[in-house]
Amino acid sequence: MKLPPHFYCRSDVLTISRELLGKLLCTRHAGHECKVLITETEAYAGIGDRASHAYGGRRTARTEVMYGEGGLAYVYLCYGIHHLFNVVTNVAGIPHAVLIRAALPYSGLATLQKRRGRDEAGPNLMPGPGTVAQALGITTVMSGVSLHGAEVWIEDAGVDVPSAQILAGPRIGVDYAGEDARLPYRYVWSSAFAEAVRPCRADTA
DNA sequence: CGAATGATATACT
DNA sequence: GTATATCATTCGA
Repeated sequence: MKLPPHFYCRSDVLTISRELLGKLLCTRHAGHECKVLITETEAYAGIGDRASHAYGGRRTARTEVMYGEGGLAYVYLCYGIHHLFNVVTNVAGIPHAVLIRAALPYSGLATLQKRRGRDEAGPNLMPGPGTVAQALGITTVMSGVSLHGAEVWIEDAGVDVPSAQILAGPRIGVDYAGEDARLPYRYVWSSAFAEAVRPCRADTA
């Protein structure tokens, strides 16, 4: 079940960020369909958030996607090497986004592993935002693509993630953001609980 | 711990 | 237009 448009268009990016835990991020790329269980997210709260690319209302060719309607993919290149995948939220004109920071394999394991160049099947296959995008075949050319299409989308796995299993803390790698670097906008679904939910890892994509 | 690596933003001519 | 500093990171020593 793909998440409906109104899921993304709500105004509270923190709520959306929490609710994305336990959802499935899916891609169909080069003929391979893969799904991963989202275990870690970070919220970027728009023009007032010093950690956001849209801080101060900055509008550039890169960040323009964030000003679009909720439900778009925002992908950009970080450190010249890594493609980072974000979900645009809120209504058009308000540049909120949620960074997907980590995930567990759910289906298409063989393809995920091949793209990563690693044999891991657990939390070490996609332990960071760059690795999640790499495993799913996500690159900057997907930036601006709708999550209601057939290339990249997010599904409800029918999993309930109790708030007691969610840890909140400061975001990673945003020391430049001054005071805002301390905001508890990072959400982690403890992988012990996440592991228990996913299907058998023997998967022959 | 530190190198890798390139688009992007910003500040210049 | 051209220059340069800066990254929402990863991997292997």
